[in-house]
Amino acid sequence: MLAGKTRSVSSKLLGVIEIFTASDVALSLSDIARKSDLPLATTLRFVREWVAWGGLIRLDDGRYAVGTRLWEVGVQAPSLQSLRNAALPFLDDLLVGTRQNAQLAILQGFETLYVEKISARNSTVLMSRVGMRLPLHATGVGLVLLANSGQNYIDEYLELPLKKYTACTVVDPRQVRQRLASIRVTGFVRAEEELHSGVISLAAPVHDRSGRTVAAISAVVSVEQRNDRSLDMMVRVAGLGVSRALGFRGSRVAP
Amino acid sequence: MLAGKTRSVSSKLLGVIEIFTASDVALSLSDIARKSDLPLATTLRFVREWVAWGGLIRLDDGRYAVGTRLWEVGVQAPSLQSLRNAALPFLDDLLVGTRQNAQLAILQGFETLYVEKISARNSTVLMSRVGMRLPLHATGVGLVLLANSGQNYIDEYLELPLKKYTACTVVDPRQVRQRLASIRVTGFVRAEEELHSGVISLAAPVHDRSGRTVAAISAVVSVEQRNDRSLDMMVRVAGLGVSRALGFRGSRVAP
DNA sequence: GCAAAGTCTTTCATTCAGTGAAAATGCACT
DNA sequence: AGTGCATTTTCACTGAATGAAAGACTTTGC
Repeated sequence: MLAGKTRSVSSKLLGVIEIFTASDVALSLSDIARKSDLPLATTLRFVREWVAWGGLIRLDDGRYAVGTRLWEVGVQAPSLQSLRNAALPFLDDLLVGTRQNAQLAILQGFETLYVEKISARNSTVLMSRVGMRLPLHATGVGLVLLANSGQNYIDEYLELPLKKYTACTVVDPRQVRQRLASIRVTGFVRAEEELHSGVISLAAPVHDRSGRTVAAISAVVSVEQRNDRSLDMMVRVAGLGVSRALGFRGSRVAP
Repeated sequence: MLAGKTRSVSSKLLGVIEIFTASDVALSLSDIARKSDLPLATTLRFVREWVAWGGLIRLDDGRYAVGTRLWEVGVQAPSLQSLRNAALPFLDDLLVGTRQNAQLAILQGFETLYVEKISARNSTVLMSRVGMRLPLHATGVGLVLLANSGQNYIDEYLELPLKKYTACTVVDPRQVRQRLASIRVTGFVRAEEELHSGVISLAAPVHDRSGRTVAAISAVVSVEQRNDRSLDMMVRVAGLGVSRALGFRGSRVAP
């Protein structure tokens, strides 16, 4: 929030709701005011507008949480709908094939945003969640999305301080660059315990009709499945399947 | 829109985005202004705020469509997250068992809102879509939700003019009431070609920890599967499974 | 049970951001 | 090039927004 800078009512209203993507599930009015950097009375007025519209609900304990209305509008996004519709059958294939987790993610700013996630019963528990953002350099899908981005974008991203989540996280810009180059050639990535111990993320790109990489699809499995190389192929095929469903006519399966 | 009535900036901003739940995927500025009942210049300002925030995107042809930001915030809704996480494995079971469509819906106002939908390859094409609202009386999930609502709510709903979608749609309030009573006893509904010819919707309620009906789960299959009564049981079991995952401890499978 | 602290809600004089008719500009079609 | 329609810009005017402070409510600690 830009203290002292003139802000429109609209931007303040939207700033209030935005708090909920980076916060705990439910927040008190005082919390919201603090995080919004708005006076209490002003915050209350905005929160009341959101509640009236359905974007926030008030819980029994007086805190506020996101309501369903935003989702209802948001899910109309054409890009999301077509991507999700194309990907779901293939995510399901991955679920059946791995008995673990399957995910679909897109690029948002300098992060990866999880758009879909389906998990098998008793699967490895993951940090990621639908609607969650995670860093590009430490996730399979993030690396795929980064590898298929423009050079300027990659340069900018690599100027950010890259956080090391585990001993396995690759954060050296030089090494990241080499890795991205390799991913571009192979069209696939295997990230082993780079965000969280015990899990391996296998990811492949999803291309749209024009050949642009619009998402990444992944299977996230336990390290115990490390030697099962058929999983690699499953993910590749899934990525190509979704791409085809989106109208892509190229070929990127065989490295 | 209340012409001539004083409106807050916030409510007007939210009114603009709301247009997109009831409209075509993409709208021109003039369309938005017309549907919002706002002057062009005012509409432009609001649309620009939404674009700046990510709630709307401008397409190549100059029209506007919903962006991903709303979805990203909206999907944080705790009620949606827990419901979806509980339901997905069971929706998948239904998908595998029916080879058709599985859906999860909630009650919103006087309509049912589809929260999740997964479809098998080559399944019967449905009218419903994630984020879509449909009438309670003509859909399996809607009937289940209605049957498990309070008497006042039912009375109010039945005072609305009920639309007849096909020859099979039940719209006589007296008949609807009897049907709802039956659903409450059996905990299940089978809606045959009431919204759309050729499809049968089998639905069961989803209860939360407190026993309240918070959603309905359904399989929507082709009329050719009419005689497969194992599908009924699948849906019931799925409903109970999701309920259990939500902490429900009652029993409603055996009629 | 009571007092203190913290949180939420209301009030209203002041102000500043919002407004929209009309003009200007842009775009598509014939 | 001309026409019609859509979008963008301008700016005098105004009405909605503001937030400090008081009041009301809730929670916590003794």
